[in-house]
Amino acid sequence: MLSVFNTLTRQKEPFKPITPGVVKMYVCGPTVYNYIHIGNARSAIAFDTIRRYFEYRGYHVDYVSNFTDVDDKLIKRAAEDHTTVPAVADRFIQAFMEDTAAVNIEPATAHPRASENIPEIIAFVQVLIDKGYAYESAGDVYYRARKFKNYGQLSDQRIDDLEVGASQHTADEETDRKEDPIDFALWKAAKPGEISWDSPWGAGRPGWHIECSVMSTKYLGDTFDIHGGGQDLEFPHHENEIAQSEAKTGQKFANYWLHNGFVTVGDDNEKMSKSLGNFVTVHDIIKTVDPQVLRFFMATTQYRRPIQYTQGNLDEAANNLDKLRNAYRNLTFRLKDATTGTDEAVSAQLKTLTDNFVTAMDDDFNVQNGVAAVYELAKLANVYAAKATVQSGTLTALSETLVALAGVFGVTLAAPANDSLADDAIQALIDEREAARKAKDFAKADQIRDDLKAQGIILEDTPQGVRFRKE
RNA sequence: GGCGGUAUAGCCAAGUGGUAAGGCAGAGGUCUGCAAAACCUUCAUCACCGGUUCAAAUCCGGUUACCGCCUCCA
Repeated sequence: MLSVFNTLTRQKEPFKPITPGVVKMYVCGPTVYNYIHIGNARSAIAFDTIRRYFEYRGYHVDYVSNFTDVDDKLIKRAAEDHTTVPAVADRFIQAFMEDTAAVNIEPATAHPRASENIPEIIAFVQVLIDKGYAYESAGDVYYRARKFKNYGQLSDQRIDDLEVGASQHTADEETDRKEDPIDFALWKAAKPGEISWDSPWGAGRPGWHIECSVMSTKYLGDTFDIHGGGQDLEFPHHENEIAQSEAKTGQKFANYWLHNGFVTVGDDNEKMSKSLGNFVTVHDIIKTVDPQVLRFFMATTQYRRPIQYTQGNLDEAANNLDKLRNAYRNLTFRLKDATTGTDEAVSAQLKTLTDNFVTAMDDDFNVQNGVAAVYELAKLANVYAAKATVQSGTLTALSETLVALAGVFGVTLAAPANDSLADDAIQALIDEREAARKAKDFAKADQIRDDLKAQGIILEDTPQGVRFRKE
């Protein structure tokens, strides 16, 4: 039985989808005014890994993730770049798709944009006004938070405590227009020159929280299974989404709330964020770091745990990923001299390890135990591949399982393409070296090996002959 | 001030009552002409104090440290 930690109840609960065999999940996406940073990537990777595990378990997953493409930061960026808000959004949505593809994040079933759902947003806001949950004020529309009886349920905040918190900060110009400081904007009146849409309350644009309520329910229904996002969205963003959605529909909004932990950067262990200015973008990282390594590093940290982004941790992930890739190579290399048939004893061990993997992952996606099972599988594979005689059925079963389990973490094991040197040219040098070795001319043999290494080609002498791989 | 999260070997980290999974790094070894890959062996008493128990990393009380949310933020 698959169970997940539900922020709403602060405990693990058995996962029961609304429709058997189908998972409807919504994950808050980025505000597209810059390249995504590794914190955004962590969230996307965490939920992509969760999605992949559901799919591994046979579920069909409807996965919706939005782009916030209208807000203050986009307006600011557009002004700085002397361009328009839609142009900024288009540019960074394109970059998002490229960066996430590099780390093997599958595109969502739907990637709705706030700007493309304005009529739906206006209609949604109007319903909240009609029901008395919202009010217009000087062209803005605010949500009457105190009217929603369960306000604060997700984050265990009490409204009266929030007011204390709010009072510690400088009042902004919105405060004067609000009935209550904890009310939040559903619609913002446009300032001169700002991008805007016509509405019953004048020209303006949607507030931040409303878009997620509108788009999630539009694509997934009034009630859906899983709503995900970073821990920092718990309050106020997700709290507000619940208030908006449940006030409108009268239905439970999302059954399970999942929140991923943060990324900290460097040894000072400080939260990374755009506002602190210590952020690292995926766009820059993958210029020097294998995207698969970044993916593996983040996917093998349980989604609720913090991640320390350091070179040391990245190196460790690289070594571990190499281990899996080597096991895969060791298996496939033996296919050419394997006999037919299957080793039943190995099959039994394989079954046990696969069961261990599922048991681990079923427990709120416990990837640490899950990946431990994969390492044991790699060892089983290496030991088997080193046998004098091997059977093709077992080699295939081992490699297919290895690929499938690694696939849950979003990494591929086949050697990456590298055309630095054609294979037949390499083979000619290997033949030359073998001749030298037979003649005990080790100086020449080692020279050839060193030359190849300089070009990124690693030679390995095995009992079954010489093979090579590309770094 | 309110809410929440962490604290296990050099590092990452599993583990909610019975004498500490797994991995990285390190050390030794096997294999190899030498390497590479792989395999084998080796490496901790669980932040601190007190309590409960035949028995606690694991339960209870307290202390300390670090982190996050309460304001845009994955």
